[in-house]
Amino acid sequence: MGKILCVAEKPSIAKAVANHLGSGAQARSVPGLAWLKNYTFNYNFERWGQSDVVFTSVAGHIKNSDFPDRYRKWMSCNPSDLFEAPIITTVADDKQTIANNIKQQARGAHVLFIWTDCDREGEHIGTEIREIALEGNPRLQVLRARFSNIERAHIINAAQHPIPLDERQANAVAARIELDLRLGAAFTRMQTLALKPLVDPSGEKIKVISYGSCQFPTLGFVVDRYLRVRNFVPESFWSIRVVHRKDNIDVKFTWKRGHLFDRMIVTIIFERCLVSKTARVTKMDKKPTKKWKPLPLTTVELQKMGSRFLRMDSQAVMKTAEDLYTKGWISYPRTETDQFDQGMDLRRIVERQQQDNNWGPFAQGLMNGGFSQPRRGSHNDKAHPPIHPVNYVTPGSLNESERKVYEFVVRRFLACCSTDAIGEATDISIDYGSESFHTHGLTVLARNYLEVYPYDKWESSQQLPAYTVGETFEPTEAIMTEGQTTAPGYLTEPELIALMDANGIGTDATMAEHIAKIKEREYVQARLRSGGGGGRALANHDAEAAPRGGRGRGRGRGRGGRGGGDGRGGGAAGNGGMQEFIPTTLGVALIEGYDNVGFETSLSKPFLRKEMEAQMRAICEGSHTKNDVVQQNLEQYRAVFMRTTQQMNVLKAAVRKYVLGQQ
DNA sequence: GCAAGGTC
Repeated sequence: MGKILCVAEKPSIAKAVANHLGSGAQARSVPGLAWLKNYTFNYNFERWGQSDVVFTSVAGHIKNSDFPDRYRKWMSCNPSDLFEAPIITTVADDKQTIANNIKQQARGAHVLFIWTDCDREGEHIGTEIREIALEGNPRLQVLRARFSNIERAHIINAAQHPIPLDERQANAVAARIELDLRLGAAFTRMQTLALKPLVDPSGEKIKVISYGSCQFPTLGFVVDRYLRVRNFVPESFWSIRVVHRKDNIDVKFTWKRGHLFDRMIVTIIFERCLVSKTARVTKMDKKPTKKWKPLPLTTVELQKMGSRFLRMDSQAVMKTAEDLYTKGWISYPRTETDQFDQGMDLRRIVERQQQDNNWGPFAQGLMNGGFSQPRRGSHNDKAHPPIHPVNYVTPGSLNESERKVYEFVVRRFLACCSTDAIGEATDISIDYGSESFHTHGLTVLARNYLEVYPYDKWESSQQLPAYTVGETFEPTEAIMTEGQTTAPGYLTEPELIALMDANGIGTDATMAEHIAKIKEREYVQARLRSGGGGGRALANHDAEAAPRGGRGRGRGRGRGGRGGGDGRGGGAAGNGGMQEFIPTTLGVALIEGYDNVGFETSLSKPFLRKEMEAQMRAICEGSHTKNDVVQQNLEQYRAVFMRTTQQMNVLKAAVRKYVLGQQ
């Protein structure tokens, strides 16, 4: 009987697949690594017949790239030499045991069957596994499995239809690895050597002034918002509000035009309204409305929700989610997928949650006919399902962070399997003078998913009295209000994560690390945003008068005149723990310095990373080779590098201005 | 003393 060596990207996949293919697979720990197991069983492959199978795994990448010793010492060469220095790729020190296991198991096998994730990195990890296995046995036939979930039928199908590794995807990753290493090392050394003596003359305060293709754009977002807050100039605006008391209800109508920035014009319009005495109802609409249940949970969404509602920063959320995953309570926490596979038995997952004291009754309701198939989002990484609970665990047996994250994952999942909230919306419009005003009311009729998902808010508004179209009335009150635009707040963690996500900075698994890195480098500081969601209680910092300032709204948002706003809506349920980021003087100096060097490719801008992403796709599609992309990028960055060294005085001037306070 | 990516 021939022997087949199967290797997955992580232990959990090896275990799951081995148990599907070989009922009663034997697990043996690899000496020296308790979590690394070889599963042995028999399986009848269509292609290779009845076979002895050893199913093992790696844990992500096994090899690492670096420069040879001669270049590793900082003073041994010019930083610019790193653009063409040789690169050596070796098995990482802590991966020796894993590599040896593969090499050894490859010896008796005639086939290497790779089961890494079906994404670009997985394809590259596949080539690493192949290289190591071939060292042990050069005659191996090498194939990979195509699978996107670990449902039994899907896995069996993948086992029966092996395909070749996708060399293009692996090459795209190889290009990224080389560029990140060369550029990261070259720019980090160059700017550290030039600027550290200025910033930290004693050499004790900071380690390095690093550059990275992800950390710099991340810093750029923080600085960009900071500058907009700092340069904000408040503007006055005016508006008109009409109140009508009917059936003992004060109905507040707001102006269709919102507000205008010209007092005189508003005054004239307002007086015309007053002259007309009566208002006339032009529209009275009651129609059903609903609030959609949330989409299945992705990593990015988990991190955003974590900083918003769980009072945990993104690293803490990820760390906790990983712990819950290794303990078997939740599914794999690094996924971009927001649609569940049709074949997945979601009811069985709901069923396990019925025993909980808090959300158990809701789960029971779903089991007794309330179940509804989750919405399907537009993302599918073809490697992992959305994050969902796997097994039930009593919250009491978890620590506080685990409890919060587990509860969120469970509630989110149950909400997905429930139904949209149902309500009735009322819209009333009136003409008063030559102007239109309107008011909006909501009555929630069935909360449905909201019952189990307190992170969404949707509340009935004040009851509105009945009006009929054509009805006229004399307003109880008509006033001109004055307000001022308020500055946006500093960048919060969920906002930063959303920006990184939208611009392709980092991956779901690494965004939290990049944020941590720019904190560690002392480019930014994090602090807790004060104010409990109201938005007024901020006395000390005049520059941040409104934490929820609308981005992209141009002139900022009004903070109405008298009477306050509508007093509800938008307010997060307990956002007391949300972090916001403020750049340090060093962070601002770096971004402004590079901007002032004024090269067309500014290192702080996100489009460079987007471009690299596009070029990686080009390699995958076959329109570019790895070599094309690497050489072209190196050329482009070498120009930035040279320009920067030539104009180092510009960078230094920014440092002197911000860090040392010299003009 | 540098990066970013995978995962334990």
